[in-house]
Amino acid sequence: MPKQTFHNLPKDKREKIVNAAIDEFAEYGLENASTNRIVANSGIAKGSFYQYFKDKTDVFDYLMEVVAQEKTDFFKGKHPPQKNMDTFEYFRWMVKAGMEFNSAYPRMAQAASRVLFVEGLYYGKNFAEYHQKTQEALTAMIKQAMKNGEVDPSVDVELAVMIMETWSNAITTYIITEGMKQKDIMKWVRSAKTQEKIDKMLYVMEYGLRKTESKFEKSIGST
Amino acid sequence: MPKQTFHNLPKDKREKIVNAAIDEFAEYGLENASTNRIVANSGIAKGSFYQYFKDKTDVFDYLMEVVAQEKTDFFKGKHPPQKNMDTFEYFRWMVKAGMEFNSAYPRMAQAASRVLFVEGLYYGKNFAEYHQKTQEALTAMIKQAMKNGEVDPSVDVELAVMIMETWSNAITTYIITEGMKQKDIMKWVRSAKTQEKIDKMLYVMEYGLRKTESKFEKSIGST
DNA sequence: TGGTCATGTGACTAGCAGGTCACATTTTAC
DNA sequence: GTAAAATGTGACCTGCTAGTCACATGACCA
Repeated sequence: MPKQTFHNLPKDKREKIVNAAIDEFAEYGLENASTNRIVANSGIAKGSFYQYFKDKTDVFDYLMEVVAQEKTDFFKGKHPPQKNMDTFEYFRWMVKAGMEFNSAYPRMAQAASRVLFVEGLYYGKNFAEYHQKTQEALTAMIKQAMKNGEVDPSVDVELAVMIMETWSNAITTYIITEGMKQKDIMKWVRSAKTQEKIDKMLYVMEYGLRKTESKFEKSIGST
Repeated sequence: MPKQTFHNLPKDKREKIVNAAIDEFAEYGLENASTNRIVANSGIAKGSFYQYFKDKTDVFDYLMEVVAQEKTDFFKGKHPPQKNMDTFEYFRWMVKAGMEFNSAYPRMAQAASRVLFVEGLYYGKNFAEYHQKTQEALTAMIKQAMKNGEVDPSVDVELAVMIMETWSNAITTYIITEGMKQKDIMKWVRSAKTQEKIDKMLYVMEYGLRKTESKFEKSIGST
């Protein structure tokens, strides 16, 4: 975590450093991020950087805290739309709120997803933590769905969680990589076409999850 | 592509270099791979390396050719199990054959998946090529499935392809990262537990895809 | 044997990385 | 005011990288 000297800094200077770091991680990931570039882009001296942070992973850890905080605030701002949502509706809402967040803070999202999903898969550590939290949340969710009778109790919980996580991650990656190609990400994310695509994907998932275990009979076809 | 000098090399020397390169890419990806380490581990001089290859991406391109060749041979070896498979059975067979390949050549698979999926997502090029090929194959497959009446014709083809690709990639990543933790990957992949897990995932996908479009009525529950 | 051409080699260059540290500057305390 | 403590700074160190090149070694042929 950053040293006290960093927290003592005036707000605008802190923000300049944070923004430079976000851009750096978004562009190069954690492994290939250059502290030299970060200091150059934030207009501070090399020595100062090491007076604020232990090293670049220290900056990154701090960034992840900032992202978590921003995300929490963002989600709180989005009033949970209805009272009586079933679990899948709630999941769909969550995924979409996540999409909104990612398009509202694209660089931040890109930096986080890049390091966590992409490098994290191989270097562990940060990813493992994130992964565990997600799994716990989704496990609680799917168990609730079973109690509510929305999911067949014979469905493998671990499996359902894996499926939901895979989709959630796939969508995040999709939004971030595709979204980068758009000139107005927010507009693109909110477009009917994008929303419909996401909806459909989640419906396929939902339809598959609701009841699956029983191998299901052949010849269900559309006829 | 490698220069003639490389192809003139005795087989064992060529293999030593290729193996060192595979290990390097598997461990560090393309971006962070070190030619210094590759030459050190293959017991050749730095200068020789540059007499065989243009640079490290040249080695990588060659490796991908080797992998493609090995994979083709591997798939040919696996006799297509039955004559009258429906499309989903065929897809399941393909995914499983892919898993077998990945566990038979784990380092190769790790190197390829790491560079293509992980770095490729951001650096494009190699990934784009692979991506397009996969999409074409899957598109043909899903269209066939519609003709056969196995998939509702109202299902969005592009969407179905995306879903199949996502799952195929997710499973590959899962096998490679989880498999690395096992002492005997092949045994782990072939274990009933692993196979069952994959089966279930694919069944969820299949069940979701067979018929989805029609929003589907609420209250399908298991009651 | 001597000559020619292909191949092997590792010291060397230039550039960038992370990190340090002696010193300059500013802020605070008295 | 003056002393002390905190903060700012960039030249410098070591270690890595990709890539080059003058030279050594080997293979082939007359």
